[in-house]
Amino acid sequence: MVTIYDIARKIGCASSTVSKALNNSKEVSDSRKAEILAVAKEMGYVPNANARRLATKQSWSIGILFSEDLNIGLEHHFFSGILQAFKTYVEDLGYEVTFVSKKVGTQSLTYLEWCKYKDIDGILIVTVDVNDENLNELRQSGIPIVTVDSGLINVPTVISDNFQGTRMVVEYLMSRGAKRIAHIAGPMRSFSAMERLEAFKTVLGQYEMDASMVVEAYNYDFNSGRNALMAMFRAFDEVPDAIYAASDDIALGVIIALKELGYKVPEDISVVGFDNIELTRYTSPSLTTVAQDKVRIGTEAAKRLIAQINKEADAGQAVINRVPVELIVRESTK
Amino acid sequence: MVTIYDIARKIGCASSTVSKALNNSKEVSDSRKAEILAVAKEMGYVPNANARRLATKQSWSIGILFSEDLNIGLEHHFFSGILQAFKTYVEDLGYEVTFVSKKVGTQSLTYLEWCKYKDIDGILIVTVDVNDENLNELRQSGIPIVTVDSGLINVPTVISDNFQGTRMVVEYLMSRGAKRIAHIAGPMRSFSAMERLEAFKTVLGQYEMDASMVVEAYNYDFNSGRNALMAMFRAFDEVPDAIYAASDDIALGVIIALKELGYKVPEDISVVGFDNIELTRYTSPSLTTVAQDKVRIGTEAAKRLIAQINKEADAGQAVINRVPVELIVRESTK
DNA sequence: TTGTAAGCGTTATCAC
DNA sequence: GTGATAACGCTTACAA
Repeated sequence: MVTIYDIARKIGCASSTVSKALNNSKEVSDSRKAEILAVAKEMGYVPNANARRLATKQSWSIGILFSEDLNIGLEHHFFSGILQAFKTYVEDLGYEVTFVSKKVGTQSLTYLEWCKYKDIDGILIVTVDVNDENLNELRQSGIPIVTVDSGLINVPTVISDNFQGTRMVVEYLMSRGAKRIAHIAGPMRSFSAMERLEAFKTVLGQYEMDASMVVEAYNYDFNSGRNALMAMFRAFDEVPDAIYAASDDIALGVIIALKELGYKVPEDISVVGFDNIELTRYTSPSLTTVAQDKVRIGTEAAKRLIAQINKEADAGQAVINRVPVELIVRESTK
Repeated sequence: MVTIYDIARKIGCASSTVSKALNNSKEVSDSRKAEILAVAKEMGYVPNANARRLATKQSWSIGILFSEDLNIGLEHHFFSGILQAFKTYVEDLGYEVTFVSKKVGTQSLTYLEWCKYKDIDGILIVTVDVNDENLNELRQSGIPIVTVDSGLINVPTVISDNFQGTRMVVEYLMSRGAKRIAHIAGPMRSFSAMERLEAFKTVLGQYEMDASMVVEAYNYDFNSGRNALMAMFRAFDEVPDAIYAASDDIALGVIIALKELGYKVPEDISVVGFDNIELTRYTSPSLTTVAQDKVRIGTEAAKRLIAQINKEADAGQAVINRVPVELIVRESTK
C-alpha cells in the first residue's frame, strides 16, 4: 500500500504537503502540486478511507435499513426501485451506501450502535417493524433520518400520496357506475395500508356511501389477497360491484379468487390495485391500478436526507412528503 | 463519543487493558474484565469502526458491484433476490455490505481504487459490462471476487445451470409433440443468453433437429421479446410450433405479439420462458418456465467468496458453479 | 509556501 | 495481569 509518506519520501517533501496537494489545497504551489499529483499517480496511490475518516470524522456514508422481520424487503420491487433511485442520487454526490446490519464481526449491535460504530452520516429507513424498540433510540439520536412508506412518527417521510390515489380510484369507479365498493386493505402494521384505508373511508363518506365493506389482508401478497376475498364473501351477504385492493398482488389474488367463485372481472365486479407492478399490464385481465413513482420517491428521500446532513434550515422537520400517483386504467375495470 | 480512554480514566486503568477486555482477551483477569464491560455498557461505549480498521487492517466489509450501464440492476428482481440471499448470509457472519461506487466525495475512482480505498475484503459482481476496462484490473488484483451470471473469465462464478434448463425445455416440448422449435435468445452481451443459445443448438443437434430458427432479442425485457418475435416472422417463412424464450419477460412479449398476429398460445404455438418471475403464474395463459433458484445462487456465491477471504484451499479457482433449475409446466405449453 | 507535530480511536508489542 | 507506547494513514493547527 502506497501512503502519503512514500510519496513525500520520494519527492523529498513533508507528508503534510502531500496531503494538502492531494486535497487540492491552495496552500501549495502549483508546481509542487503538479509534481506530487504526478508521483502519486505514478506510484498508484489511493487514499485510505479509514484513516481519512478517523481524522476528519466525516464518513461520507449512508446506511440503508430494512427490517428483515416483515417479509417484504429488497426483493419487493417497489423497494428495490426506490433504493436504486436513492443510491444513484447519493452516490453521485460522493456518498457510499451500506446496509445497516445488526452484527459486526462477532458482536451484535443495535441500529444506533451500528450507526455510531460506522460514524454514519445519515440513514434511509425502507421497511420497518413499527414495534421495533431499536428504532426509537435511533429516532431520538439526532442522526439524520429519512423514511419511505414507513409511518414512523417524528421522522421526515417520503411516501406516495395515498389519499390522492384512493380518491382517484373511488371517483373513477363511481363514474363508471359502481354503487357498492369494497376495500381489501393491506396489513395494518403497514403505514400505507392504514392511509389507504383511512382515505377509502373518507372519500366514500364524502359521497355518502357506505364504507363498511372492508377486509384486512394478512399481508401484501397474492395469497393474502385471495384469502381476504374469501373472507369477505363469508363475512358479508352482499356482493360488491367494485373492489379496491391495497396492492397489485392482493388485487391479482382477488381476481383469481373471484374467477374461482364464478364471477367475471370486470363484467360482474371491477378490481383495482395499487403499485403498477410491471407485469400487471400482461395479466388477464390487465389490471387497473395506481402507479407509484419509485424513482421520485427515492430521489426525494435522498434530497431530504442530504439536506439534513448539510444542516439546511427546516431539513429535519418531520414533514410527510407526498409524491403524486397516477391512475392507470386497464381491463380489470369496466 | 465514548472512547476506551474514557473508560480507562473512569476505572483508573490503562486503555490497553480496556481494549483487551473488550476484545475478550485472556490476558485480563475475569474481575477486571467484568468491571470494564460493566462500565463500558453504562457509559454507552461503541467502538469506532474506522479506528479499529485502521489498526487491524481488517475491514469486514464486502462490496457489491452493479455495472449501471446495462439497464438491468437492482430493480430486476432476479438480481435483488440474489443480493438479498447473499446479504443475509454474509451479514450473519459479521460482514457489512456496501455498494461499490465510482465516486468518493468529489473524486472519481476505478473499481479497484475504490476497493483499495475501502480496504474491502471481497467483492460480489452482479451485473457487468464485459467490455468494462476497469474489470480487468479488478480481476487481476487478487482481491477475492465472485460473480453471478456474468461470464467473466477467470473468476469464480455461480450461475443457473442453463444447459440443464434448456435441455429440460427442449425435451419437454418434444415430448409434447413439437417438431419445429424456435429460440428467442437474450442479448449476446449476456453470458446466460449465450449459454442458453449454445445449449439450444447442442440439444437440438443431439436430436438431429434443425436449430436455425433463432432471433436475438435486443434486451431481456417485454418489448424486446415482442420485437424479436416480429423479426422472426419476417425472417423465416416457416411458423414454429414452439418457442423457447431466454427470459420470462421476453416470453410474455412473444405471447402478446403472437396474439396480435392471430395465433393462439398454446393451441397453435407453445411458449416457454426462463426465470419463473412470480407473476408468470397469473398471466393468461400462465407461463411454462424454468425456475432459477435465487436464494441458492446468492448463498453459494456468498460461501465461495467467504472461502476465498479465508484463504481456503482451491477457493479461488475460476470454477463455474452451476445451480440446478426446475421446469415449471403451466398453461403456455400444450 | 513548506515543514513539524499533534491527534483521530484502536490494536499490538513489549516491558514490568 | 497490567500498563506504557508505538503503530495504523491521514488531516490540520501552528511554526518556520
